[in-house]
Amino acid sequence: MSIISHSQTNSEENYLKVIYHLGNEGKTKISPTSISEALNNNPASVVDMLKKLVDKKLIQYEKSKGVRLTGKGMKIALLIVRRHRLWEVFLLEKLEYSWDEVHEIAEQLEHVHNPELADRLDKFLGFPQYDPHGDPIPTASGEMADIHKTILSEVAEGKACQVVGVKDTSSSFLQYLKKLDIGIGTKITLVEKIPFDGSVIISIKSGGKTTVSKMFADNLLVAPPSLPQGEEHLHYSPRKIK
Amino acid sequence: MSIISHSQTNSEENYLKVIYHLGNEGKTKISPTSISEALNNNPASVVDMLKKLVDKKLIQYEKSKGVRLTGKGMKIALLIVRRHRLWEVFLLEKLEYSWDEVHEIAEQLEHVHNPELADRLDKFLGFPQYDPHGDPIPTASGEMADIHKTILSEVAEGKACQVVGVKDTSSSFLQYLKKLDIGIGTKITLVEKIPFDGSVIISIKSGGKTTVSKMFADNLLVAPPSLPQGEEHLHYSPRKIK
DNA sequence: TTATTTTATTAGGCAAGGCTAATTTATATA
DNA sequence: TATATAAATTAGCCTTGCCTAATAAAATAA
Ligand SMILES: [Mn+2]
Ligand SMILES: [Mn+2]
Ligand SMILES: [Mn+2]
Ligand SMILES: [Mn+2]
Repeated sequence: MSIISHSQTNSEENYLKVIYHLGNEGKTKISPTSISEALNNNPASVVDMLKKLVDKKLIQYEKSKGVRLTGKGMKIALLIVRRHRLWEVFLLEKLEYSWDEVHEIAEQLEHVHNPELADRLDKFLGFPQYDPHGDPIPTASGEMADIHKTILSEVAEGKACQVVGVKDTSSSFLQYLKKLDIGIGTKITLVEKIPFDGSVIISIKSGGKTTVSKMFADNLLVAPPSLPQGEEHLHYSPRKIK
Repeated sequence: MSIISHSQTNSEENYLKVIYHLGNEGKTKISPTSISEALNNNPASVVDMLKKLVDKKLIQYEKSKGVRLTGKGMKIALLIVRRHRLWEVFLLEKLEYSWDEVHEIAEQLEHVHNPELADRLDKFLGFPQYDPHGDPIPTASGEMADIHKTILSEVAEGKACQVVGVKDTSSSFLQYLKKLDIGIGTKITLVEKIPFDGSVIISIKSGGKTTVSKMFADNLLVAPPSLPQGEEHLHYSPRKIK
């Protein structure tokens, strides 16, 4: 009997992934409503599925007391995340898609089932540690590099930092970043914080000075300036977003 | 309105592909029963689906008179075939899967939807013309290189030829080929045909002499010896099967 | 050309994964 | 604490894609 005894449907995989992400990497209990919001479906549908996942021993779930992954569920969730992020790297590095296009395609590719596929892809890509959005890629055994990242709004005035990822992965945000010529690896200096509304004036290495909103600064993940510029824990060398 | 106005379900795509393959590249009318055999399901299920495909104007179908692709259906079928074969090349060339492993994974990958994906993959792979089984890959505009191939059993005694593909793609056949060290590009000389049962004695360039059954010889596609050894229309250089 | 066999179609159901509306539990508020 | 609100659950339906059994139509054989 292998670790993943019988394989999951796409829908089940999507539930496990969402439970993993919402429950901060699967540790915390979460509610049906939050799941339904993430999956853009109905709480009633969620409750249906939760029962199935309990039967398969992939989650713990007591009525009105929240949901959490079991060990077995966690392993599968990590595998899906691994596949998703590896495919994202492939799409960006090999097929030259841009930062904001890869996620949607990876949503489909992550559900392709084959016991060796993730590992072969991993090898082919040179064992990347981070995906194009700066998120760590779980290893075959389910470990994840931890990443030292803060949000831009917590960087002190006058300090430099380097972009390592985004919190919000919506394409509107990613496209805005593209417009500002900000990508993974971009060096940014936080010039000034405006107390009035939390806006932040930044200086972008390649471009010039710009002002961005608090919402923007809350969603841009950067290597904290105390660390040696983040280069070390980046698989990707600095590059533009296409 | 694009060529493919609303995208198909996996199941619909599989039906279109089967109708394409069984009806010799979509030209001939075929029966519900033959479709059900290919899809390993029930004729009644096939009739259900045929109605849906008629509604979507993807096939022509009159009760008890057989099924044929419309122009629209043909375009989609060719796209699925294109995706399938491109992914097979990727899996073999880049992820180092073997000849007999790629088909099953490509069955899943062919259903990943993204308008640019096939073309980007095509470019990344260097615009291959043939898939690992020697079948031609339709171009973005739906053209296919035609391939001059015969079955081994039609090669004349004493003539040399080169393997370009297989008719039967079952893994039992592919594994047998692997065992005999025969792959795309392998040079074979037909030494003798046994009249009794159609068995064929062949000499394999790399290995020695072997006898294979008529069934074997009927399923191995080779470039006919009159052609300049087939190298020209092969994207792949001769190689072993892993 | 009639009888038999094979193939195709229809009728009626089922499981998965959704939905809406109704109901029950929890939580928050007065 | 009693009440109002919000969240969770259940009940009852729907669509997709499949199935079996019954029926109709074609093809074949007598
Ligand atoms: Mn993603
Ligand atoms: Mn997904
Ligand atoms: Mn194939
Ligand atoms: Mn398929």
